Amino acid sequence: MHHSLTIGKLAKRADVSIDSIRFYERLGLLSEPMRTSSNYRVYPFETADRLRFIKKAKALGFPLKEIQELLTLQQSPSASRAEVKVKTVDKIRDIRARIKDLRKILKVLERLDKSCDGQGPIADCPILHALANDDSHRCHH
Amino acid sequence: MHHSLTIGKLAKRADVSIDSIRFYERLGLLSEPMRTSSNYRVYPFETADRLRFIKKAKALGFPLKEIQELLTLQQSPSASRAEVKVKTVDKIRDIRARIKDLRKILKVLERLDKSCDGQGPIADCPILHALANDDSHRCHH
DNA sequence: CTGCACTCTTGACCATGGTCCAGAGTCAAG
DNA sequence: CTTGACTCTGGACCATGGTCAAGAGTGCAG
Repeated sequence: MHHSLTIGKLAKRADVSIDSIRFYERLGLLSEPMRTSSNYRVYPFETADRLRFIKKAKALGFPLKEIQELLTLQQSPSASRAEVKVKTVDKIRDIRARIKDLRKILKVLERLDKSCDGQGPIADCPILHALANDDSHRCHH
Repeated sequence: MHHSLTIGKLAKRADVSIDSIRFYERLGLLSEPMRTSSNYRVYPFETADRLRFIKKAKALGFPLKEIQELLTLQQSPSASRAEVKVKTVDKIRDIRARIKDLRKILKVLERLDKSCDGQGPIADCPILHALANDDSHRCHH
């Protein structure tokens, strides 16, 4: 066929694994494709775009569940851009919060690192000592 | 007993679940405790400190496998502080890299967000359009 | 002695995002 | 026609960090 792809060709085109494609189908991120008479899945070329959409959204930190919602919105003529924007803004908040948490952790680790010159035996190692007894490194989250 | 704890008391003291304690035991983060004649686990009070150590290290982003290594180091008289410092420095690098990745993602999302005023129908939504067609938001990692 | 709370073991199950395998069927080149 | 590559289904398995349930035994208060 000139206008369709087997699952293997699709996987190559979109640079994902065959297993992932079937996995996304099970989760509902891809609708069930047409089948040949021998029950092979047959995909239109557009499905490769859909897979690339999924890859990009994944790279932006959207979990598959949210990506499915985005794809559903995308195909819903009654949906508004506002709904997409809300998801984007939520994700921005989420990423900012994660960065904030990691920076707190980083500060503590840097302080622990500075507290130890790396010399001497494990006994009274200031880092382990801090983890065992000291509350000053608490991360409030 | 005045010098020992059942698993339930230990869980309360360290503020973790009973199941987690048994889980950590299976993973080797806690050594197998003594047993009463009726096969109940009996813990010395120090085990609560060990559990708090685990909690703190977890909050600092160490996975359980690395926490186990830290605990093993802690109990190994021949270990050096340098080994602990290496793990700390590695973790600092790891956290910095994660922050860097998230900041890249954040930039892309903020740009997408600015590109859309949230008005109008879903068709030609600039955010979805970018995810579908545009490569400019790629995160190189 | 009864009843409730606690503990025991084994093993299943949760989310997340897949990978891998067996056994069977299909397709195409030589 | 055979061979190798491809696909099908269903289910098991990976890591991570646990949680929950069943069925049996234990400990203590009233």
